[in-house]
Amino acid sequence: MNYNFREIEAKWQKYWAEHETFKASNHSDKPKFYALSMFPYPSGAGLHVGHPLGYIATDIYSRYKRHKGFNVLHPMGYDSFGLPAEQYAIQTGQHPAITTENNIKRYREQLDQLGFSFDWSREVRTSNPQYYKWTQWIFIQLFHSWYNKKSDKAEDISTLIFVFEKEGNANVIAACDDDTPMFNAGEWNNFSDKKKQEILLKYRLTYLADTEVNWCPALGTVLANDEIVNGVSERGGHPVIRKKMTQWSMRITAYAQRLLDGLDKIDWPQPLKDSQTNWIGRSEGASVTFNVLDAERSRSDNNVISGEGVISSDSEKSQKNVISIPLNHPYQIEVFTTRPDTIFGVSFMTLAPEHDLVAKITTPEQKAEVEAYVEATAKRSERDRMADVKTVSGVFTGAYAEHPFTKEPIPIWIGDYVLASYGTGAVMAVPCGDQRDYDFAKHYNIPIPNIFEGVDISEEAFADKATTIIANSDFLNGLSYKEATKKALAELEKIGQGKGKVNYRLRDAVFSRQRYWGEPFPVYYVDGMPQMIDLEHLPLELPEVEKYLPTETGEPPLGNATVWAWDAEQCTVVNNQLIDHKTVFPLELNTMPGWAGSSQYFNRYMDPRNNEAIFSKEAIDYWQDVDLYIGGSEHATGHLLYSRFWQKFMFDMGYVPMDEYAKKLINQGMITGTSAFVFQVIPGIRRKTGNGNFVGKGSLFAPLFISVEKVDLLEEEEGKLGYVETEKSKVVFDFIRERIEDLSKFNFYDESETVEYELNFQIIRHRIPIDMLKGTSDILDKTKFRKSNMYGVFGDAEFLLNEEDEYVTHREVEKMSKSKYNVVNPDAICEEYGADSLRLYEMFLGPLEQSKPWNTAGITGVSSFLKKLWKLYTPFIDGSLSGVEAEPTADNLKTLHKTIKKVEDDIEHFSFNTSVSTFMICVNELTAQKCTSKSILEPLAILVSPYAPHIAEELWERLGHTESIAEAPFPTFEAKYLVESTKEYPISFNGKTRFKLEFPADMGKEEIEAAVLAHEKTLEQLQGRAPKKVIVVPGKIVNIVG
RNA sequence: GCCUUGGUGGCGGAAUUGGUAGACGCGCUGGAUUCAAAAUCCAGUGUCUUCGGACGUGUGGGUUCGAUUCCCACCCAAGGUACCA
Repeated sequence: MNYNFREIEAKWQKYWAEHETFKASNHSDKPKFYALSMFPYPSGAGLHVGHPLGYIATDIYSRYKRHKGFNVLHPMGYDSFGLPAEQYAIQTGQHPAITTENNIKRYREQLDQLGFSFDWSREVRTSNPQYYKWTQWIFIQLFHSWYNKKSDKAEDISTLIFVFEKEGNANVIAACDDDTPMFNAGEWNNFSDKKKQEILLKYRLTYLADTEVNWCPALGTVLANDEIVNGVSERGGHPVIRKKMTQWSMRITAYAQRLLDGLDKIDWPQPLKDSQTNWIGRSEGASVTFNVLDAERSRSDNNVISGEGVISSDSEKSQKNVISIPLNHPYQIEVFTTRPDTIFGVSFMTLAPEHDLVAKITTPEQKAEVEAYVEATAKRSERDRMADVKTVSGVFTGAYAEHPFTKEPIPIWIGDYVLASYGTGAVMAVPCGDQRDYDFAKHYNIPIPNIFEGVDISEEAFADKATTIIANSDFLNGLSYKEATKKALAELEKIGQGKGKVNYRLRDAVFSRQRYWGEPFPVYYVDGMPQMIDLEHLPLELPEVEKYLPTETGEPPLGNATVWAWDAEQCTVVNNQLIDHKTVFPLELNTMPGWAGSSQYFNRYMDPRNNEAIFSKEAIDYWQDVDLYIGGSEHATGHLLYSRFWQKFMFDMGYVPMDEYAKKLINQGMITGTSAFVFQVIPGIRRKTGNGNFVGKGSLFAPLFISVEKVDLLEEEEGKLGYVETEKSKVVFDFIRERIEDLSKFNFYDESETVEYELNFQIIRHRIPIDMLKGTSDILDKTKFRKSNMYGVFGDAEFLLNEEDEYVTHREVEKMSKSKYNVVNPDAICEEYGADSLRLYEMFLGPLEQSKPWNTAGITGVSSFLKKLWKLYTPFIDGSLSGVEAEPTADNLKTLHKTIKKVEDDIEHFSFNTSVSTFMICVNELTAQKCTSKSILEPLAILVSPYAPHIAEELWERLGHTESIAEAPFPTFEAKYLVESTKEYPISFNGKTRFKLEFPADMGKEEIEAAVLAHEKTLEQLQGRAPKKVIVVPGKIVNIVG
């Protein structure tokens, strides 16, 4: 009887579902084990082969733990709020709830097909109101809490109000906004209600603040960095600028230190810990305040300022200018520095262009230039500004700050290498000690005073703290980095212009999204101040809207809802027209971000149907925390940091017993796919002279595409947009010229100008779905491509082909992802080879943690392994050996126990790829041994069961069992079957193995040495030379040097 | 740019503590079986070679009796970089 995986897999999937084989109980005498996979976002493309990789690993471990006698919780659910469903809704008008439901159905079918041991009775969906009720609940808890730095935990806001009423906020040490004013009890009690609310917002763990976003005016919406390509929107190519918006934020910074400290307690991969550590970015240093000099005064003094805005290096003159006329300092600049010891090396200051002070201190002469620069910076993304270290740019504001000690004026510049969101958005520039400052100073001809003893700074800055000895620095002269830092801090504190400070790179997390498909905030506004809706009225469900786009006035999509106001008396959602700001109030229009729903889902699985609480105390006390969490490392600083933050908050509030929710975490590597790209040429005209101002005219013609070989022929023209026409590239120019019938469309001459224009073009790269290629080749199926009509404009595409008359695409290895159009779907593979084959093959591909390319071809190897395994059990399958038990041979036992040991070790180390090899070796050996012994084949079925559960169940049944294999005890390894009496030693000369000799396993070092040296092959190798040294490592190797 | 990971045959990968490099599988070559094909089975398969052997784990150095493994410098690829999930 042949191995019929279709029948077998369907049979056991049905059996498991009917018998609820994997349902976990919240009560058990067995030890608990909680194994969790990161839940998927149900996209329209369905699961691809990358998804199950981690799920299979978690499933293997879960099944293994069941064999080992644990009560295993292994749940699955859906992270079902998100952008793609909303994009789809915008395009098609279909409600995201409907598409999401359909997608989930598809995912469920695909997951079921793979034979996972999930407890589906615990499924959660973040977009389900019964689930997001509790997401809203946590938001409210955060709103009603503040962070007390004295007790180092979150506390109820009422404890803070109590202190304010008694003594004001002078003694409160809290995580709060920087601009929180000081007040005493009397002042507090006299504040209006609104004022009190405003002040409390500065303390709450979730609060309203102005934060920067990527604003796309043309689309009227905020874009994710992901949606921006080269500074313009991915959809439509519209400009994007940085803009401030009032949004909800989460005070995660209050937990910065605890998030850092907690990393020591958890068994998570070191690289992941590193990225969280860097993300939090703790640095010790000083906060220093610089006074801005009175603008009138510094401007009128020509001795200080040279024509280009550079301070004269003549210190005597400068000294004279700072004669102590008491100055009124209306503005101050606060900077954070890790090098207070270099304070005398400051020769300028740089503000982020978006810094609040820029507009206030810029002199009229510099105004135009500064404003132009600020505007230009708004167009650049933060990442772009950080990554670009080559170009130095900045503008002098015309204003000066005063050095805290020398009282010399320091020019204040703005530069886009300083980010507003990091530190205070201002730096004291010490060019001799920081390379970026150095480059900036060199570029703008700003003096670079040397404050290091015996260091040459004529070529580059000197940043080595260890060997620093300070010079030219008044009271710091001759001190080391450590001493100088201490002294500088003390002096700064004396004059009230600085103090030691620990700075974190971590920023508070923006929690508002201008989207439809997310959790609504349980918030309404009275007199502009946010009010929370009570738990008993939750969930506050998403309203229906006509369209999912922002409103015409630029409000988020919820602004389109007509029934979206809160009646505070009836406690219901009512029509917007009823808003009177007395009993009916407007509701919040933003929704929560993707990570809201995933920040506590692991705890909700413990008691997912509870409507009274997020989970019962009994459930959380039993399950405690996740024992094994498997998911992608790309979540390192998103989900995995925010969820730790919420867990710590839940811990402070006493809701959960552990302040870290996952003991052990493993990152599965990505499965990479090979994306395909086509190249579109956009014809246009450009000035013949000068910088070649280019105007694209692509929209006038059919879209033109050139094969990848043709792209290689092109040569970009230096200093101009476009390409040089050469012998090689002529073919591309001709291709375009042939298609431009009506030259008048180009309007080569502008009436008002005398400049001439010429034809040229630009190249745009488009990623295309890999199913538009012919088979597995790089060649485009042009008919399919035209038919698909991507972006709605490629229907009549024309192609410049290669010599073989093919259009060849450019291929690139990237992570497999729907958004990259390079996914391979598991359904067809399951259909052809079965789930057990797919499970084995995904594991066989390579180490779980490493990323690896997908190639379906190799699956025949594991598929034939399963056939061989099946064949091994033939006597039991066809009944030819009924009732007769063959005694296992020594070889049988050796093979089995070798396999038990290896497989158990492998599972414990999550090395699943090597266990698959081990199974193959085992089956090959047992087949060669013609093994028919039940006492060998029975334990082998259990060993295989976590990996290939369907076939294992079937074989188990054929061996005569009536219960599922799921909880059969894991076989025990016995070392006695593996004892060897001899050892084959590799004999190497100068480290190279030349031949092998067999010796008894217990032979001593000296005896081995003697035997080897006496051997004829040794003499042959040495050719008369006397060995200088002989190394014998018993049980391992012999090495002869000579 | 910065942080992280990785680089071993034609391909995926193995080598668990510094000790036989290439296990296992794919592919390929030859053979058996077959009217034929599929499937299956058997043998071979790192490169070069004067058939003795020599070389070989991204590149260049170093430590060591011995390095895929440890150290230094560099090159290349992928992931993340704060609103994709």
